[in-house]
Amino acid sequence: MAQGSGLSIDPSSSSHHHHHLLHLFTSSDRTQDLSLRHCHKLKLEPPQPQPMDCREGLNVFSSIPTPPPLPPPATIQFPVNLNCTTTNHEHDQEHEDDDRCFKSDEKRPVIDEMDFFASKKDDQDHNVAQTYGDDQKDGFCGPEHFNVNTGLHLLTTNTSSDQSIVDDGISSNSGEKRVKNELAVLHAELERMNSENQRLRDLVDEVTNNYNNLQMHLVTFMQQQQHQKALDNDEVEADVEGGNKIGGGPNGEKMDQEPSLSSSEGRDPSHSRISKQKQEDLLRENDGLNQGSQQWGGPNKVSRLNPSKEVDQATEATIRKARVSVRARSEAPMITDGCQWRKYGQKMAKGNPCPRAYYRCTMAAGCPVRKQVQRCAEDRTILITTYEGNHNHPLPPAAMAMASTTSSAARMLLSGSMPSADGLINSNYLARTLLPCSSSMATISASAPFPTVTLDLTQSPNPLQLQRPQNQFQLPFSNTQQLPNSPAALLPQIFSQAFYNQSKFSGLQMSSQDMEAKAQLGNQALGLPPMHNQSQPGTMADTVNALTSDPNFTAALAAAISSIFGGASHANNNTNTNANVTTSTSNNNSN
DNA sequence: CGCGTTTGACCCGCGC
DNA sequence: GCGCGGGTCAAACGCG
Repeated sequence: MAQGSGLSIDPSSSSHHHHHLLHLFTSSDRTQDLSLRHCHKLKLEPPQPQPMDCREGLNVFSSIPTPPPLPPPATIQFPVNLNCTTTNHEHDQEHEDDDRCFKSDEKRPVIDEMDFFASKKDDQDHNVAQTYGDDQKDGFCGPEHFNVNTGLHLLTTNTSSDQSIVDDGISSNSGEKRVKNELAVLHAELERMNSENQRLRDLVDEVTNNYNNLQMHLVTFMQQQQHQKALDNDEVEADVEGGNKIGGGPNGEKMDQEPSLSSSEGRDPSHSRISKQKQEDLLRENDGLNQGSQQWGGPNKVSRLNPSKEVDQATEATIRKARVSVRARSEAPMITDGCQWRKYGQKMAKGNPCPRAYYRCTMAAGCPVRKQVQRCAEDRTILITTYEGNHNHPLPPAAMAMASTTSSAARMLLSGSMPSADGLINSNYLARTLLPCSSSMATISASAPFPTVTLDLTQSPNPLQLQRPQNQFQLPFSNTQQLPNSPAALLPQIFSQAFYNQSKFSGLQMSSQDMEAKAQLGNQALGLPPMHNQSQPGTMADTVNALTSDPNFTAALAAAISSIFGGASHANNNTNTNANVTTSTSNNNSN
């Protein structure tokens, strides 16, 4: 049970249809992953190099319902999206076409002339899946293959055009003609998509760069502010208390003591180890934000010694307390999120017949990350996974998404709830950028011991979240099909959905397109290292808005984002996915 | 035998 | 002060 490695296959894991658009981020390693996944989807071939891919690939198929003869209805709102969903739904049909095409290819040079998969054929004549994989491997063309997929889909819908071409009557065999025509159409479509993808890629890169730059600026700014604040506090305290603090005498002694982290920390001797570990983690994580002392014997002492650090640590400690809860439908006992976990306890929680399991990350010694897994009392098909803390070690791609997401979500939450100026600033940034339509997220209470962000992937788009526990705002997503194994994969959409549905809480309302774009922003934020990545520059938002004007882009972007998350599965492939993001100042709500 | 899980006990915070 | 509930520990247990 403990091993929740990304490689493990969760029976209940669901597929992710978004992956096909990974090409948007050509430079990332994920691109390959996606490509591989894509291949799997297309050819149902067993994943090869990357475990994650395998898992997802399997999931994809496992969760894919039998493809109806005709293209999927609702899911195909955007061309790109169609890719994903289409790929799955039309899988059978698509395969039939592909098979025909490739068979013809082998037998008939004419098809080769199409040059559609020429590059692949060089490497793999018969293995279509590999062909796709190879294509994807090369940075430039890889993504397009996804489009190819889309093209196929389009083809299915464009029979008329095909026939028109067929009318040219080059080939005696009608079947061949048809195939040839289809290929021609696909080729044209592919080219078009390639150019479009390239353009989008450039835009995304630009946006990403802008975002990163802005984030760095923001962090720097906040740091400066904190330092300034610290200095001010230092002066004030020095004036008030006088002597013994300056030398650090008592303070210095205390420094080596365990941090008196609030509440759960250091309750008993046994906690001391954890506290130390956490301190170490804090040191590492804080990086630029915190340097130097990490602990404090007491608030006053700490303040005297290094107020700024105290603030940082307090924030960090709070962040550690902050939790990110993911609600997803799953038959599996635990969500596969790419990390390795060791179960250290189980308890019956009040009001829920299902036991709550406690897990600790075992990917590195001293990793403070923990999670709780419990089934929802109302609906036992819903698995609630609550994450707490930030990893203090490198993570595999599969785990990266989840880890960064939880970390970022926690920070985001705290930024909205933190009473400090920093929090307000961050909140404002969020409100203006991620949630331009919302009044603000700053209303989140900071007083709660364990502020929680809940990502609800089980809700339908309708306004049901209103009944949620107090002090929460939820963002409905549309998801829902089978549960995601890895919440990480869901996160992108979750966030997007969250942004979309935040209206419940703050009156936020934006179009699905915008929502998708926001999702990307959120992802970027999430993907960043543990910093204050909660802010989103307004210019960024503008850019995104511009981008989101194109439905195709938004859909593609959403898919790409989700795929970047790598991991996981998620049931929804279309923009109708429902998910809820809930921030709560109370402890686990769902139970 | 090592590793992970199970499970009862313990600690702590909180509310009454 | 007491009881309750959440969270954690660690010995016992099971499995490969």
